[in-house]
Parts: sequence; structure tokens; C-alpha cells
Amino acid sequence: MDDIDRRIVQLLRSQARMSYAELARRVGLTSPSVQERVAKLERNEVITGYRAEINPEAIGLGITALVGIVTTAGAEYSDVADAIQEISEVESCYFMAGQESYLLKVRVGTMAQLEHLVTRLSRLPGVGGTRTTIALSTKWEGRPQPTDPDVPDPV
Amino acid sequence: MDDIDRRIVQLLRSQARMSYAELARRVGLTSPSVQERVAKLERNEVITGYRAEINPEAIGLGITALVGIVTTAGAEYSDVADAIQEISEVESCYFMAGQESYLLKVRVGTMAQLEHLVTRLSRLPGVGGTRTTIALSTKWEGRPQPTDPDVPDPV
DNA sequence: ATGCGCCGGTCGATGTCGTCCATCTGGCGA
DNA sequence: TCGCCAGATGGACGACATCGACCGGCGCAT
Repeated sequence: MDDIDRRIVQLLRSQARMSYAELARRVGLTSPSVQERVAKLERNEVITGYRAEINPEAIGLGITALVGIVTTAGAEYSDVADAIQEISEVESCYFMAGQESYLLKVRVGTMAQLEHLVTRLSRLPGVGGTRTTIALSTKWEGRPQPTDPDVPDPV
Repeated sequence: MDDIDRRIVQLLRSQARMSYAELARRVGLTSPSVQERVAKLERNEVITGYRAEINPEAIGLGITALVGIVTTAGAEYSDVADAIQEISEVESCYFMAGQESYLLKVRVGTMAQLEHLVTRLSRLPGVGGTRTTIALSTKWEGRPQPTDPDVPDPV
């Protein structure tokens, strides 16, 4: 993981469909070298996948909500996570410090679907309660932030 | 936005670097047709970009936290959003219903950086208070969910 | 120092892909 | 019925991906 790797990562982070030839031009190497580096980054799970970013409204998922999950006393955390994973509307799932053990980002098309989803979540074994807040709008999401890990800003 | 478009979107959602030729084979069209459809999807902002998914720890961003922002009375919401947008550590920003007007997902490398970030956020004009919760682990994130079959055509 | 092996780079060749253009077809309105 | 247009096809050509062969620098043991 040197500077060239970091540049490649950053380029692919914002334009994942860029060709190897174009990447090569931008980092000053040849196409096969870049290809090998990218393959290695994928092998080492630095790059874990490539995603097209979709406008959720365009695919009928206009409602975004965040759901906090309070687990019941004695519930096995990982079992709860496994159960949540079965629910496709849950786009992201974080195991949190604090009263709510999990925080989920969910997307649905209608309020009725959201109601149904929250009901399903609250009935999962190990789930003691839910707290849902609706996102009125998404200002931005998944913005790639500048990579500069070799200069860890102090305070 | 027909069934073929939806299949293309779904394919690119999970494998954004797939070639047009491969897409064409999978949806049963020729490469130029697929290319034209993808171009149109991009033009209509159904597809808004292509992102490589990076393991945050590999680029020195091992700490994920969620920060709720309470705005001061009389603050202009959009000004607050603009100010937050200047801060690169904020990966996502949602305008929320509820007491906290904004919810931010932030990533940093160290607790010291998180402290500094929260301090900066709390000092922004219009920001009355913050509530930070740390993600102990990310179970999953940005998982593409199956496209609803009965979608209202947005075009 | 010398020689060896490894890592990572370049180069060249070949098959595939992206992209442009001409052409064709099916549906719709005049 | 005719003409028009959106969208598909097929061919051509330049660019790209990919593979093997080769090459240079580096660390290390002899």
C-alpha cells in the first residue's frame, strides 16, 4: 500500500468504471502494472467491490429511515444481526455503543411499507424495541473522503 | 425505465465494472444498445456514479461514528448543511425529522480525530448541540436491495 | 563482491471490447 | 397508407485487457 496504490484507490472510489489504461496514465505506470495492483488490492480486501450509485427514488425507494434497535436482556447480539440480515430493506447495519445496540438504515417505497418493516423488525427474537426516525432528505451519501492516512492529523 | 433497464441497474449495482459486452449478454441485447441505455440512465440521473467500495480500515479510517446535530433556534437549515459539507470526514448527511435536524455518518482514524471533529461540528454557526454515538462494528453497509418489481415509472 | 531469487516493472502480441455509423424494424400519429 | 421516430442490429476500426517473456533493483547468503 504505497502512494500509487492510494491514488488508484482514490480514483476508483469516485470513478469505479475507469479503464486500466486511463488509471495507468493518471498514476504514471503501464496498464498491466495497474491491473496487477488493483488485483492485489482486491485480493487483500482493500477494495471489496464496485457499486453503481443509484438514485433511490428512481427505483421506487423514495423513503429512507433510520431504525435503532434495543435488544432484550440476554439476547445473543449476533443472532439478532443474523435475523436483521434476512430483511432486504435494511441497507446498512451498525453495531453501536449506547442504549440502542443496532442502528439500521432502511429504504422503502411507501409509509405503509415502512410500517410493515418496523413491525417485522420489532417482532424479531431478541428485539426489545425500535426507534424510527425518517430522513426528510438525503443531503449526500457515501461521499469518498480524501485519503491521506500517512499524515494522521493531531487534534 | 423498463425491465431491461432494471436488470442493467441491478447488475451494475453489484458489479459496477462489468463490461458492456457482458451486460449485453446477460440482458439479451447487443453491446451498443446496452451502452445507449446506460448512457440514458446516467443522463436521467438514475445512475449517479460508480464507486469502488473500500475497506475503511485499510485507508486509516477505522472509526465510524454517527453524529446527530441539533440546530439553534432561527438557524437556516440549508446554511448548516452547507457548512457541514465543507467537512470532509462527513461521509453522509441526512436531514431528519425529529429533534436532531441532521444525522451525519463520519469516519476518522483515531479517537483524537473524532474529538476534534465533534468540536469543529459543534462550533459551526447554527449548530446548537451534537450527540455522538460510536459504531463498534459495521455489520454491512450499502447493501443493494432487490429492485421492486412494481415500480412506478419515474420518466 | 558475487551470484541468486524475488518483486514489480515494461514491452509486445493477441483476442476482446468500446464506439461510431449505416441500416433496419415496429409502433404511432397525420 | 405513409412518414417519422425510437431503439435495435451488424460491421468496422481503434482502443483496451490480458498474457507471456524479459529486465532491472534489492536483499541476502555464500
